[in-house]
Amino acid sequence: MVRLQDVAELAGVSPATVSRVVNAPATVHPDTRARVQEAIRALGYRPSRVARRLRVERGSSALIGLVIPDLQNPFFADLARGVEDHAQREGYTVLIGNADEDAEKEARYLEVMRAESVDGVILPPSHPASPAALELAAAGTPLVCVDRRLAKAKVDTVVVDNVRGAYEATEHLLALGHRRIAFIEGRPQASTSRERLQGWQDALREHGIDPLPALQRTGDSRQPSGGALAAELLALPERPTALLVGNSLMTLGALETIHRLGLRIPGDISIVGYDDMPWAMALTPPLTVVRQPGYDLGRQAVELLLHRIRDPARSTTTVMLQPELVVRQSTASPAL
Amino acid sequence: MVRLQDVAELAGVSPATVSRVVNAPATVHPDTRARVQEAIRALGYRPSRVARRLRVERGSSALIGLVIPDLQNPFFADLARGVEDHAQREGYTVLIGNADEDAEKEARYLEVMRAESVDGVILPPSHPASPAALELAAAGTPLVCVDRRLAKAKVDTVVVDNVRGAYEATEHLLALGHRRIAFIEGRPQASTSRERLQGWQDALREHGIDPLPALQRTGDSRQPSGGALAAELLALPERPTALLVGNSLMTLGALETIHRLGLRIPGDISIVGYDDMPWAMALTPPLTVVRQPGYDLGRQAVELLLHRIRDPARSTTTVMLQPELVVRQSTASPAL
DNA sequence: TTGTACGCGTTATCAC
DNA sequence: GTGATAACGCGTACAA
Repeated sequence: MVRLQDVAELAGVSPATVSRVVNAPATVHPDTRARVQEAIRALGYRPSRVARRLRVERGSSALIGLVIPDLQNPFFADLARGVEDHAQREGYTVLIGNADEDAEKEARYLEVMRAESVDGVILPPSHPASPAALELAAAGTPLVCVDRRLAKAKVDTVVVDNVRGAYEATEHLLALGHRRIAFIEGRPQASTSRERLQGWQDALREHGIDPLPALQRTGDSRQPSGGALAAELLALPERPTALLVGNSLMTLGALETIHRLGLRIPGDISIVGYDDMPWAMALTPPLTVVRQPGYDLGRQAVELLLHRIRDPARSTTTVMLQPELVVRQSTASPAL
Repeated sequence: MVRLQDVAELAGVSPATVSRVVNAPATVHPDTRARVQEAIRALGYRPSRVARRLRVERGSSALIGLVIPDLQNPFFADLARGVEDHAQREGYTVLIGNADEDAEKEARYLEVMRAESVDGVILPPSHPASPAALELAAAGTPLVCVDRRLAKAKVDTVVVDNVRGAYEATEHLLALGHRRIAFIEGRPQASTSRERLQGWQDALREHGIDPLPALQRTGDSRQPSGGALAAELLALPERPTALLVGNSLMTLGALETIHRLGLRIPGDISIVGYDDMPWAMALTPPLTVVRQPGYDLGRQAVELLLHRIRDPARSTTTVMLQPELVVRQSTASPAL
């Protein structure tokens, strides 16, 4: 390993000067600088970010932590990509963890983030009261919650207007003439799930329809649960004529069930999915969805985090992005 | 921040003893140990992994680097998940970078990995001769290539038998009676693309069919290119009766084109995709695909890497996993 | 403008 | 079994 010291010796200067050439080139004489830079190239010197971080006060490790609930969920993959792209553009590297929707794993990763002295952390908390997240924030590590909220904590937050997303989807179905509209909810611990549930209920009530508990099912945000819950709903004596599914993986499960039962979309049943995934257009019929700006969510989270890192005293902000109902062909008026 | 020193003072012992309690508890007297542990809890002490890494010889940073070509490609998301899961289980954290199929970004991330003193790196190289990867390996950093190969380098490698995957898919189509089978290739820089091309050619030739250049198109592994190339192929005077697409995103693009042209699957055209994604079964008709064990690929890569870290002198190994043709309903005999 | 000297938090070595 | 001490690679007062 080539050290600062080695460069200094080759260039015939002190280690301090080499450090300056690396960190504040303007403060060193052009001739010296050139000599040092030459030595750096000759030796292939790479500064150790580890040693640097140990010495320098917080806020310059050029590392940010990202704890993702599920990397295989395409929505979070988009979000991670947004974080990654923007962070990289700003000179930061991302230390990523996969929490697997598990509060314990989440806690473990947040520990690692602290132990690695990251400059800040971006996190969709597994739970609105995630103790690990609260503790991290209390310890003074800059934290941005993204997609999901942390209740009772003053933290920067980037979310999507979930109530509105579900509301508009439901209203779209109501406008088509549906009355029995079922809702499949994701993991209830995630703040997003409850908000979407709220949107569904609000829309129904405003149209004088009671959101029947029988038409509301709660899953775990994964594919199999979407399939199983859709099967339950479609076996109801009074079958719903439309389905709103609160996440993309569960939507896939529901679609499988619908196909398995030989039902036609939208003839027998209309369906609105959550998250506009690349495959939504390739389906037959193309899927009507609530599109969420996953990539932008990640991008904005990085922005908020960097602001916070640069100005810790800054007042906390919440950014709310808008979802968009994309009407395709999986929704139509119900058969009479 | 609570330091080792603080704990030592509270417990009335030397820093060295605290370090022992943390790293080799057996070597310290039970009473002392208890007192120290109590102090650790009382103060909420967390060892700094940064300081530890500075002091300790390579191989114990508990960090491994993973540079992914595209996090939004579900295949790589699976792979990343496999890496992440297994690494975590072994006590390692993953530092992840998104190279965006760009050799320069790849190089930048590999630099960061070195600067962070990771114990090793897992990488699907952007190119079989990626200079950054070769340099990293030459510098002695444990490296495992996954999914894609690095030519002319003695590195541990985990790949899928791509020749065979494409061969079997093509053979399946031949067995159904197809003769004009087109192939849409992914980024030609990736070793996987060339291997799949090879498999397609081999199968055709063995059945006495010339792999016409007109039926072979080269894309960039992204969705739009799949759509555009499918459009070219389907506009041919002698239209192919079957399509083999070398990656999942391009498959989606091709499906869109097929739908847009109003062609029926498999009546007008059969299609085999690469990668068995969650949505493959939700399509109408469900998609015949070559399934790749993305998760296992990641898992095995970690295993190889850890072996290498623990025994640097070990001879290099290559693990080849087998793909699996999953026949669903997007392939059938061609119309006469 | 440049060099000297110290410290960041930890672990390894050597005494005791 | 435990403590003092040096060292890991770098940044930064402070002095020159």
